[in-house]
Amino acid sequence: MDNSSGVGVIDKAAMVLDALESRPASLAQLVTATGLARPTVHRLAVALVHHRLVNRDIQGRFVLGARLVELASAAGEDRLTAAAGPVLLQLRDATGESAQIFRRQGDSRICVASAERPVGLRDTIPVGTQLSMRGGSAAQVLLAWEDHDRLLEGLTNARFTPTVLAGVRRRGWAQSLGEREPGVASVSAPVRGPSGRVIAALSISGPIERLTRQPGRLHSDVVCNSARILTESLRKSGE
Amino acid sequence: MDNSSGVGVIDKAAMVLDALESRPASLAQLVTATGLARPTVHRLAVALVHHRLVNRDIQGRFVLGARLVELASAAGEDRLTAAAGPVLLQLRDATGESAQIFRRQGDSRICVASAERPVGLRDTIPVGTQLSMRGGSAAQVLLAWEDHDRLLEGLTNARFTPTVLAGVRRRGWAQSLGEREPGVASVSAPVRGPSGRVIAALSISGPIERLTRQPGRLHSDVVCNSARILTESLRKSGE
DNA sequence: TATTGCCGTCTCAGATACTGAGATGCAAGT
DNA sequence: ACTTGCATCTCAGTATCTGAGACGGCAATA
Repeated sequence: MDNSSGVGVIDKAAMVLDALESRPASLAQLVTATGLARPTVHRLAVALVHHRLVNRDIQGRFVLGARLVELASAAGEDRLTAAAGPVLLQLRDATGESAQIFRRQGDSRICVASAERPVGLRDTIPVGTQLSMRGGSAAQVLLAWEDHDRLLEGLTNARFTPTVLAGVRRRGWAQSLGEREPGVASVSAPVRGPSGRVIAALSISGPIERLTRQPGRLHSDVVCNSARILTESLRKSGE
Repeated sequence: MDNSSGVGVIDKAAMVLDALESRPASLAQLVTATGLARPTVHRLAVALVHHRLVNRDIQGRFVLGARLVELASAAGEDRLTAAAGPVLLQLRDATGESAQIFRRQGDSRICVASAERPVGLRDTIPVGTQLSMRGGSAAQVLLAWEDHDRLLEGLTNARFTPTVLAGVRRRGWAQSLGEREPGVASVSAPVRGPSGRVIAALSISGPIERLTRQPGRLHSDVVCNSARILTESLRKSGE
């Protein structure tokens, strides 16, 4: 396999990171693992420490750094939003309502991607918007598949009950009427990561006048189907 | 702030990764964001793509790559095992039994750190050992705090029931007698990540003769306390 | 106590890998 | 058809990187 990218320093830095993937290592161990000259490894490793891609533990060993976790989190977000784009557009066009993706962040949920209905009466939630976990069909979905303790903790200030969340799990979707904002109805379904864990909620939202008082009856099939497509897409792109 | 590590190419590559943290970017956007010459950015970005630290999306934009997720996962593992070391030694000495940390991996649990009782009759589980999720106090802990669906799925082949897992959640610990191996007893408690989610199980194990048929009565306090200390240590080191 | 070996860190002469101006090709816009 | 902007490639020049060797510290051994 051709391991040369055309930039030697980056090739060598990648070798150092690869060597640290299995376990923390002393300078001597890195020299052995990479086959590079000792001062070269030292200089590269210290440079990676400077950028927090590598760290030193209390014994002075080199260890993978926190910056990797930060960048990986951003990479995960990129993959979700990239995969969500076409699915949101399709869902918006199929239902005629605005569609969004929410992720949980402590006591809030964040809109990380959206596709707006372009004309007429519509619900607008810009990317980055931070909403409460107290109400809304997305909050129900993000809570329904938490572990037992976190589910109970999340219900502390919520407008819905364990019975409601049991129904969400049974049906595989949630609906809400005026929970976040009077006059707005919504339907949400879970998006799962490769491990099966719920990582986001896929939603549509719009005026009650159009979505009726039974928005789930109208749209749960297409929302669930879209969430399944997105889940599948993430599983495939994860290899 | 001094942004120079002493290795110019690594400094520039770090600038490219930093620029991609907020969103995917075209070459032109990277040139603007980094202030570097276009062919330089092109060459570095392509080299990072070669090592999978960066990827190209379908529009040709550069985006953070899957290798970052892999390395971050390893980094997280490093932090857990680093923090666990002293806690395992303390627990081993306090109880006189071997102590381990397990993480869930699909239908298995993996021993990621351990401290063995040095002499006499003892339970040995080398790091890397892959055990079943069907039985054992660690399996109970790793399952008790899963979301409802994954909990039920996990019980499919398990020797314990939802009632048993409800007891684990109520008490905050699990015990087992001969579930993994005849003659071996164990006690486990949950280790939580900064978000409160259970990420690992802290366990002690040894012969039933010494641990009795009520190992939890003997040791649950010290195991739970050690798990709390480890949880706190991870929260602090995650700043 | 003295010696030895290994480790991490630093220096710096020399080599070469990296840089970036400029060229090329392509697609989009007018 | 022409222009503009972008991505990609080339290559002469040089600034950066390399690694042999030196140095200091520490642990192990005699």
